[in-house]
Amino acid sequence: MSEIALVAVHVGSAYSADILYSYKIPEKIACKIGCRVHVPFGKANRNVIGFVMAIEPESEQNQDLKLKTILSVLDDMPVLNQEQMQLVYWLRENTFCSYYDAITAILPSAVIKKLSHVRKKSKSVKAIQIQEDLPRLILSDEQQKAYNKISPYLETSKPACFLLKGVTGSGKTSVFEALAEKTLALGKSVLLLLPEISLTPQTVQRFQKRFGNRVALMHSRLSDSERRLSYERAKTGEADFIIGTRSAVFAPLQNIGLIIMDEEGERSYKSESAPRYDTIEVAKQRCRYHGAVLLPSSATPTIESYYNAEKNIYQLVELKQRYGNMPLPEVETIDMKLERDAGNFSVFSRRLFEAIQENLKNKEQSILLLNRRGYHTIISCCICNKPVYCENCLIPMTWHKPDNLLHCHYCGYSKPVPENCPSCNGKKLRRMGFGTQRLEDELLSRLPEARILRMDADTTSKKNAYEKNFEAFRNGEYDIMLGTQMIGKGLDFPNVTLVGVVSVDKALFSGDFRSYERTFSLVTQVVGRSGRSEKSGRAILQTFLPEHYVLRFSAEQNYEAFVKEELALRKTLLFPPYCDICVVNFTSEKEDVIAIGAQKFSECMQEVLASYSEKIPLRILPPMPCMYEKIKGKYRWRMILKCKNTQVFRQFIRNTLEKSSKIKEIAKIHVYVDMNGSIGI
DNA sequence: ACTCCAATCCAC
DNA sequence: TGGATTGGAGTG
Repeated sequence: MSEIALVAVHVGSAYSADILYSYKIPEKIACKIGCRVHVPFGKANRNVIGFVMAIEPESEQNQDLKLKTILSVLDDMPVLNQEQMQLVYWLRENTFCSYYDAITAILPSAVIKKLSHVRKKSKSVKAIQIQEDLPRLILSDEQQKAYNKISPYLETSKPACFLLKGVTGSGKTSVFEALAEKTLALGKSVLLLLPEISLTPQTVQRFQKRFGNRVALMHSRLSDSERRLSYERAKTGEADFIIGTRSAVFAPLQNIGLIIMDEEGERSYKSESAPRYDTIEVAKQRCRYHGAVLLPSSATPTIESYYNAEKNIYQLVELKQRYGNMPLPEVETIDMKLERDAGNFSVFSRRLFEAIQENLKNKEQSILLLNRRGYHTIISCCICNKPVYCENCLIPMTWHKPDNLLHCHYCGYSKPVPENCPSCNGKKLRRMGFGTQRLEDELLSRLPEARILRMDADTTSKKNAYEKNFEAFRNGEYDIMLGTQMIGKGLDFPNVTLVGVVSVDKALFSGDFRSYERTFSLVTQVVGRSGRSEKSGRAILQTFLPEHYVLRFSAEQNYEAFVKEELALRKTLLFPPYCDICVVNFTSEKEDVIAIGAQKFSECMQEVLASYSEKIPLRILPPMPCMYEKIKGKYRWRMILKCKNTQVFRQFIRNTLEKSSKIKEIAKIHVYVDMNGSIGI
């Protein structure tokens, strides 16, 4: 009596093809659930790798099928443990991905492809000197209170979630450190998630110094072998403290006691490619499995998290005092319309420019935020007013001064500035708008003595560029640091006493319902960079919309008032947390094919919905082109569903996907679903 | 009656 | 996804 293995293999994007395939297990060959196998696949019987997801006895049902036989089993011991198997099923159900997509998120590619044998011990990790002054960690009263509230839950094996809301500079890291230490002392492991590791080298070093070789890093900038090493160290328990970015949420730790998510609302926590998971949802799943404590933390928690805290789903823990009891900087709002009226057309208001000059005189540092890179942000025609678009993307291109080329920030394509307007052949093109490059130029010409550091995607592409630049700024090698949102994070800069928000107005209208909370968060973060040591700081916020509630409450640093207003808006317009947002995305290289495919999909969805007898709470918006209709040569449409993310709803979506993939107009286009992701762009 | 290539089909 | 199959256009 032979047994049948149900195998997940790497098949294409067709939803109907993503099933478990049955294979006979050869006699006398040991094959466990979670092991990798080679199986013959397709008409040509090509040899592909697969994962055994289940084993069942031979039955009449599967005897009817002419089953093929497994060629070989690659592992003695399962590569996927019980928890990882559950995560595969969970990811597939919740992010509408394939089995194989789920597995690639959970296992590093080096583990999938290569032999399972563990590396040789001799090539061990560089020993890190643990600092001897470990009892030295002294918490402030407030930090101690936060610690006292959370730490008893580490001893239980019940899952719990605390939301740590701490103003910038309140020393959240010290609380993390104390909780991590306690967790490790209890013999449990710790997972610390950060939005971007190279922006926070200080935090990483601090934990490495304290916990030495127990710490392993996991992030996208590791090489395959480094990644594999960290993976194995976590799996064997040699490392029981993992620090990493989004993908580290899958670190194969045993007996997790604590998962910390720093800066919980950051976009990088949401995966934008399959599997399109939200890190906090995976973390919750793992905390349920391990009976662990989840600790999302931020100065400006997401609206959804704060709402959960209000509903007592999360327990709120607050840190209201800054380190050394420094007050948050005063924020002065400048109405740029009045500047224009007064004849000042520069990016700098008179007030901000004076403040920069003053700081320069006093040998104190300044930080300037402008959320747009490039020089001129737009080149448009004086006659037809159309901007010069990227040929692949239907997105206005940005002129960069260093190479005198137009760049597309979405696909990376660049080209020289055309002589005539590509739309109407008009001969006059005008350059408008301000990017970080132009800001730098303007500063250089008006303040030639100032030493200026520009930080944006163009200046930080090299490895370790962030660290080096931040370090140099911290050491006083520059007077002014200007840049895009990346300057909101990073090191502590004790000598910064002025933060100027040159402009964030555009960020408010990205088309995403989260753009308000993101802008609020960005302003809060960057303003909090000012006055971190003995010297008190100040901040200047320039805007054309001073009456807008996001900017008003940003300037007041009044998070509670912002949340109240934002919740009211979300309730009126029906957005999370009052519903879930499920976006069905369509892409295709052909403009006509996508319109028809999206329409057919919508019809198919209605048919599937009609087949359900129970009522599914759902509001379906018709398919529409995305705000940027074409990116990287692909046309993009989407339809938005306002729903409740329940098991029935997810099943309804999967049924729709399976059914629709058999309709030929829909099979021609690429369809994917994103739950509670971004709906901008 | 033949080739060639792109669209389509299908996988245990 | 990738290879096998199919069918329509083009060729002699």
